[in-house]
Amino acid sequence: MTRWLDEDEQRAWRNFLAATQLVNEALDRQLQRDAGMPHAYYVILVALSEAPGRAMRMNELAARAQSSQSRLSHAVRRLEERGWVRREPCPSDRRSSFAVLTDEGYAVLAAAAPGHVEEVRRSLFDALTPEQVRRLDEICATVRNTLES
Amino acid sequence: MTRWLDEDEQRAWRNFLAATQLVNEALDRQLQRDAGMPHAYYVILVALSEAPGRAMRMNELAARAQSSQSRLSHAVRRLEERGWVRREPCPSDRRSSFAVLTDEGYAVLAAAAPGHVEEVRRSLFDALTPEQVRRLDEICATVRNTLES
DNA sequence: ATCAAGTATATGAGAGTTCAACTAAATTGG
DNA sequence: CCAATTTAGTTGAACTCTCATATACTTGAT
Repeated sequence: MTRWLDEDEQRAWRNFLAATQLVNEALDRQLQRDAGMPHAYYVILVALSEAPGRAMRMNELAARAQSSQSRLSHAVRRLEERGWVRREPCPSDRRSSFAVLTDEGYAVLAAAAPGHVEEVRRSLFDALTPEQVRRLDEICATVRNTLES
Repeated sequence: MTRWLDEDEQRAWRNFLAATQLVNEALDRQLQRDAGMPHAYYVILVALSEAPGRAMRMNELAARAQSSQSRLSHAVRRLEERGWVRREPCPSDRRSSFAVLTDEGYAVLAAAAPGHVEEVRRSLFDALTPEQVRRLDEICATVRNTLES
């Protein structure tokens, strides 16, 4: 017995899909155009920049950057080729390795950040009232908690 | 002068990214696992199934399915290979062509729909109150209007 | 000390997306 | 009525992601 979506749910669902896709595409386009990287790479660089020593173990980085391990591994290889990240062996666990943000990577991130924040505002926050932002946060936090457990 | 995100905005933004990505990944995984197609293809099939004659011109279909023309063109080629969609020339405009949902495509969609709806509920609606669904709809509609104009 | 199971990461193949051409047909404006 | 522009759609290359698999190391139990 399938519980189909009623009219309100249908509308909410389609608006949700459309809005989230539009935001994500806007982010990707802006970053690709102005910084030559997809949003997923930007998130990785941000996570590293916030970590002590600008370094994280791959599995922690994957969790922080919302990435599968495989995706992260491919991404870090490509970031390494660009000289924005380097890998270092982990002394305490030889299976593991660190990804470290290079100075060049940090500089690229710092250069990309203002345009990115601009785009985040343009595509999401500027359209919403503070009250709506608060509600959106609450809703997203709930969904996140549900799906992460 | 960059207007950086304040603490609340930062939190809302990261929850938004995490939640929307989790929902999208859940959708894609479920459909790939149970119906052998990505969510983008499902959306195309749904759009066609709702059109008169189960047919749409490519550019209308692209708009309806939130797809670029190039992406749609590639997707329809693959859907055609699977026998789920076929193309027909448009008599009134010879540049244009129709994509038509085949009976087999319709059957595949009908078979996939219940599991998909289940996943939509599981990953989004079940966690939210009706009030939150209303608010989410309102927020997404606003964002959508902003970004589509 | 050894072996099984689990963990951390890497890799290759296959699939989907993007971007920049490119073709072809329709429309517009002298 | 013709040239310029716009519109519809396709295509190939480059890129990213996913999935399954492989490798190397660690841990825990015997």
